[in-house]
Amino acid sequence: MTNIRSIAKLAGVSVSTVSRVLNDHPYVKEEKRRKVLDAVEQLNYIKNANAVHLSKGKTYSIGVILPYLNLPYFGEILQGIAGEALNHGYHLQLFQTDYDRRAELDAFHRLQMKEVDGLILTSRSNSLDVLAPFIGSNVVFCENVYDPAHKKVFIDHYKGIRRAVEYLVSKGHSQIGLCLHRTFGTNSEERIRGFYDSSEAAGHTVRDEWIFNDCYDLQNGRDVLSAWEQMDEKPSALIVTSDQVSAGMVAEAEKKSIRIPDDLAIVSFDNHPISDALNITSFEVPIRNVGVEAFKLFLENEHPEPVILTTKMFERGSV
Amino acid sequence: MTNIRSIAKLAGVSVSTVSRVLNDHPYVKEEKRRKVLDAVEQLNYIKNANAVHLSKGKTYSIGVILPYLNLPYFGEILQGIAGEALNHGYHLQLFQTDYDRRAELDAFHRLQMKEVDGLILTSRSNSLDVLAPFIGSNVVFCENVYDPAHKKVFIDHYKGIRRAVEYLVSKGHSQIGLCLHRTFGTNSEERIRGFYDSSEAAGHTVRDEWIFNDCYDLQNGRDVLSAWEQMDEKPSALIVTSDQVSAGMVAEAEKKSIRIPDDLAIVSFDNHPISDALNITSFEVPIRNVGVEAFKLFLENEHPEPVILTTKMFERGSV
DNA sequence: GTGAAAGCGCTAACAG
DNA sequence: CTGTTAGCGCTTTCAC
Repeated sequence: MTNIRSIAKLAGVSVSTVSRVLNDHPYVKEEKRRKVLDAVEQLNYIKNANAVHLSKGKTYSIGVILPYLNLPYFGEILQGIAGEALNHGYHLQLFQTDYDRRAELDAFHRLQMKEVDGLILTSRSNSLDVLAPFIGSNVVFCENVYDPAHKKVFIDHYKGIRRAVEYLVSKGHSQIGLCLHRTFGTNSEERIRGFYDSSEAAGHTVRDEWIFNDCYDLQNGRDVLSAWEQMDEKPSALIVTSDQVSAGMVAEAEKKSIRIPDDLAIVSFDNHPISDALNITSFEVPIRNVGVEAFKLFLENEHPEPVILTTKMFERGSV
Repeated sequence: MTNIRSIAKLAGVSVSTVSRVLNDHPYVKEEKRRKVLDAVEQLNYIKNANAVHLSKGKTYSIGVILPYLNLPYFGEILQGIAGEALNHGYHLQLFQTDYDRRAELDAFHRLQMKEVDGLILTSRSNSLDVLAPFIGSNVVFCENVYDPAHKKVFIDHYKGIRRAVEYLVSKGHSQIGLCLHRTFGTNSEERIRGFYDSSEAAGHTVRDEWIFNDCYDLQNGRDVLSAWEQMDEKPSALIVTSDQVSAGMVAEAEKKSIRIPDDLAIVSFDNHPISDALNITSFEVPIRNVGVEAFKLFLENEHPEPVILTTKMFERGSV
């Protein structure tokens, strides 16, 4: 175990001088600095990060809570966080939850144990009441939590869905369905609210059986299309909150010779490359930026203003 | 700062007794155990992970090195690692490299600093010579590195490509191209070797201009298809090492009214849901298992046998 | 400029 | 069963 003490001895200085050299502190005579660096070289010394963490009470690492790792959505947000974290010398610790509340709580426990300096919740499973005792300025939400003291960055899903509905209405649709990840969680609730409000504004009544949920991936999209096909009264258009799901629908429609958009129009969200490839009209959702902003918020200590990002439609052939 | 000492005082016992209770060690009188737990409760005590890490010389966390986070391939492998790690009480630390050698070396530096207990390389940028000094039994490769001392788990890409070629040959193709992620790296080299060997076995000569690389995502696939279209002499079939890329090709073909498989046959790899959705013949590549096995290898200390996983074809309509 | 020494908070060997 | 004590390795105040 070659530690700071052994190099101090070899260099003929005190441990504090070694520490100063190692951390680029000023006020060290060039001569001693050299001796220290030589000793470091000679003994092949490597700093022990855990000792530093303990001593400083910081780890320069941040935890990211997410349900799944194999969905593009979370890949993108992670990419955003990772890039920004790297720029600031931080590392990422991953807490995959599978939407399991206990796994999520475990992450907060790690935060309390100072294993990470902060936490970014890309998606949440526990109620805010449950989490409340653990939330401080080192926790960032990717949703519009109400407490103004909480740091948050989110997409304006309400407006996004409203615009999607309005667009479909402008194209003559009056029978519109919705396809969601889930029905709970702030982001989903905002989408649903947007859907109801804009439907009402257009004079439509929302049909509950036209709201599909648990839609995450391609296969889910294919299943929804099959379900749609079986319906007696079908919506003429579907708003789908994920390109993966839309892609599954389009692919399945192709197989079943269902015409998009003639038989069924689709407005999607994400604007991932696949929507362009499959000619699906999609709202760009800057999730990568959500990641970037989330990390910035974590660092920010002056005025944690909520960051609100907006969606933007890319018109293609699915409507 | 409520620490082990303060709860020892409040409970009227020694710090070691507290430590024993906290770590479920045997031989603690029930009465003292209660007192300790009461004190813990009362003072709202939470263990400091960094102190534990320092004291034990372990962090129970493992680093994962990967180039990108927003590709399904790495999402899947991560998912595999994460699940297995969780089962064993380990955490994941992410080292995203963008294929930057220095970022990769930084991860090894962290290993030396004991910030993580081990490292899994899902993809590698530096030469093995450069990494050699840092490789021990706590490093796992996801490729067939030659050194028998290294822990490794990998897909038999050589055989996979050979079978893909043989399948195409059996379908009457003699003009076969290849579409790769990159040309360097063990996995890619194995694929290329398989391609050359099986082409030779079939009596074909390989045309260099029919080998495309830098193909990672949908857009790359679309570009390749456009390039293919422009060629004077076109291959009649393409082996594509990623479903994402194949999907891009199929989508672009649809737009250009190029018929798959009549104008161009495609054999893909991954067997992700998208290949099923788009009716693409694809070899299942068990990357998720690569992640699972990688973590198991990390834990394994007796006989680190290399783990070799194989691909399996799912015949669909793209050939 | 530099060193001594007091932490940071926990673990574990050892003695009883 | 339980307490004492010596680490784990680094940072940082304070005094010279």
